[in-house]
Amino acid sequence: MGKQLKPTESELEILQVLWDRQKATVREVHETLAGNKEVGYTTTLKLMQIMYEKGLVKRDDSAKTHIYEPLATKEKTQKQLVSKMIDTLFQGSPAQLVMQALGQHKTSAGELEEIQRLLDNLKNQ
Amino acid sequence: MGKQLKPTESELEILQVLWDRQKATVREVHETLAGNKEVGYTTTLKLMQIMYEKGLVKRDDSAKTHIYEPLATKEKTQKQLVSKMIDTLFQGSPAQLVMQALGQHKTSAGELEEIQRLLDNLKNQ
DNA sequence: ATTTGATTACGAAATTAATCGTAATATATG
DNA sequence: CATATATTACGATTAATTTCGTAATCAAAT
Repeated sequence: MGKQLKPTESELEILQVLWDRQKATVREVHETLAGNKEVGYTTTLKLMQIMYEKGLVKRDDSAKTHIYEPLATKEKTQKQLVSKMIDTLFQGSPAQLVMQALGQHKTSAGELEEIQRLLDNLKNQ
Repeated sequence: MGKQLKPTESELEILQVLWDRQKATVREVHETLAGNKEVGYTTTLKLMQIMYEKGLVKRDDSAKTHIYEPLATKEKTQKQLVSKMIDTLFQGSPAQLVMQALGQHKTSAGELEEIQRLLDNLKNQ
């Protein structure tokens, strides 16, 4: 299991779409991205080809129109980037990151409950 | 108050050192960085000059050896990067980031207590 | 004053990331 | 089959980041 390369900003945007849909063509990914920002079709295509070379996605190229799927999972990628952030920005303390995140963002009662349950679990160990 | 530019990876490493020390010379920052990785002195110098141009740091250049101080505060920078991460990687849900951070990292009982207190505050609002 | 050592300034090269134009290829339609 | 349409392949360009060599400048020591 070779260590996963860190996706770039643009690659992350593409992974988002693939995580949402499980599979998608370049066109589908592109349409989604183009909803948010100005970008050319071949740019998206090229990025997805690069991601394929890097092993971030796999693809079925048996038909003319290739179908892409994520290989980097959302969970692993989140873990990778959160860990890096904790190391480089929060002195290695996950708690500090948590405080920062909860401190400045609106969080619904339901979400607070969910966090509470997780917290209870962690405390009983 | 012009919006703060996002520091790059390398700039972040330098900010870390400045946040720790309040002030530092290029040499001091460089020695610290060189403890962790291979890097030339003029590389560090150049980066700090660029950071000065971007307004990430200020400096006292009244003496031959310039003294640098951070302008980007640790808190603002954390907030900026955490917000971005929540948006791009956690569907805008801080709670999801919190779960991820707490889920896979060791957290001391004391830290859990601190988070509990914050959580209690948030719940009573 | 001259030399030595350290620092800053400057510019350019090297690297990585992002963009897109054009050509080649395949599919579908008439 | 011929044409139109969509897709992929490829290469080049641009932009951003990182790196560092060399020269200029300054201060300290002799």
